Amino acid sequence: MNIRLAKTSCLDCPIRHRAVCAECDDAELALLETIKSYVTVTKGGSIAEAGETLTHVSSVVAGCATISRTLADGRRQMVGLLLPSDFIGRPGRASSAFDIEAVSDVTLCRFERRAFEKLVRSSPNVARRLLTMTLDELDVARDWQVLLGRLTARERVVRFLLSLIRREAQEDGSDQRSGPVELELPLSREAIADYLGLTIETTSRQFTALRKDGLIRTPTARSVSVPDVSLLILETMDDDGAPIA
Amino acid sequence: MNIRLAKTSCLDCPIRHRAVCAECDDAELALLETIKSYVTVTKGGSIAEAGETLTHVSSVVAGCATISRTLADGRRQMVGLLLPSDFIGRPGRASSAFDIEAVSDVTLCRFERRAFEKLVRSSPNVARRLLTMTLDELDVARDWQVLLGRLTARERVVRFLLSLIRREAQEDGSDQRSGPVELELPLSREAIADYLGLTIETTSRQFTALRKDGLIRTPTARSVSVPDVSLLILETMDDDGAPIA
DNA sequence: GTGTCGCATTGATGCAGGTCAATCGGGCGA
DNA sequence: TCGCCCGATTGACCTGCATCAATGCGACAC
Repeated sequence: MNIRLAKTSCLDCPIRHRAVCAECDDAELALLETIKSYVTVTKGGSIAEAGETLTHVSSVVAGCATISRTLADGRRQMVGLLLPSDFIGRPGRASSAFDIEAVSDVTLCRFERRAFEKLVRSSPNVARRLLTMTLDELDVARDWQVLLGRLTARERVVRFLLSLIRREAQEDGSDQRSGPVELELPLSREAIADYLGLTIETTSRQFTALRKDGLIRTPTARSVSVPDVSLLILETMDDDGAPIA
Repeated sequence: MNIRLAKTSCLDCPIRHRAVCAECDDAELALLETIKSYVTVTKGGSIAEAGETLTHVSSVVAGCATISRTLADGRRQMVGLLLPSDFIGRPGRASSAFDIEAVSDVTLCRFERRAFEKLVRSSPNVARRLLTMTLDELDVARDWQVLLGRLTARERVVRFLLSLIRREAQEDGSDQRSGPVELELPLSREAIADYLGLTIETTSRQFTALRKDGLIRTPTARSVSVPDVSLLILETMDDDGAPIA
């Protein structure tokens, strides 16, 4: 499940300017180089289990992972989606309260936890970046709470698609507010259902409904083609054209 | 709505050891004293509105406030509950994405945002504490996501009550895992419904059902008496006695 | 090609919780 | 003391999503 990779210089790292190390100066980066190691977790593998003690913290370099909790009776809720540059683990806490799983092959840039905690204490640039990232995650979690607490199944699916489009757009730097988009879904229907607090069946029916309404096409189960993003955005508005949220 | 109060020394502050200043040394505390001011927001008043620019950050010294979003059509979801020692606002961000409202008279210990941001940069003890608190908030938000996405109405109400009991217990330092407890609810039925992603009616019916099942008594609408907390905790277990989450 | 395995879709039906509406009841001002 | 107001409760009914079950369909082995 875990494959060790050769070291790569931080300077060549694809997430250099978005990850926890984004604000590091050369000296800090040099320090990071000495304690980092790369690991790949293959699709379906576990990155962390709820309650388990973690020896490392890490950044996602490539791939996609999920943060979720499974209840004793099998009910499951996803609470976080990890994409490249996202951080896993926390200084000052040895275990995660949630399961973290690779949904594709995931490459991690790992740091031994103790060493990283020491670094956070000595390096304000890392500490500050970590705070900013955590605050952003908190905003995401709270938006997600609104979705889970108050939106209908159709609204949830539309928002899910829009959030993927937005995340993709900010990676290319393009501003996707209208026009056509092609999407590769990083998640299965089941994982999307866990994300949205719905069942697989309801999720699937909503995809079908959006297709029948001409808002999306589904060339394959794992890809979505949106002829006009602005029509999707319209779905998130009320009849007066005011954004629902 | 806003009432200015006389200054109180940080040393006499009731939240001195739990708030963002918990890890400050004497020098940092002295610095905080110079930039702080107390403000009271009366019950029902707004502390911040979504999108609005915030000139101050603050700690809740006394009272109770909520973080929530109201959709264009009136649907409303609470995403945070603020009690004494909780922090409002964020360094590096001028506005909140949510509404913050006083649900009782709330006393705030305020800092001008710019000055506080400077302090965070110069004082690692404040920065570290803020990170810890934010990570804790993130855990709370994610637990809340599970509640909103997957729990039944009854389970949600039970968890709400247990979370209040737990929070109260850790204030007195008592360990409330069994035996009787008296609770004052900080929220109206409507606010509880917004907290739980339910309607007022469903929330009320669940209180009634729990009362009929002998799990709680309701001397007044705003108070709950729990004859045996362990019975409530049992409700969060499956039939094998394993915790649901 | 054909079997099969794992996801996804579709259909039929049930029910938890929402909606709409009436009633209750405690607090408070006149 | 009375009447009013507002939050809470209760009742009747409805509906959106879950559940249970069958079918479809692409990938992959042989």
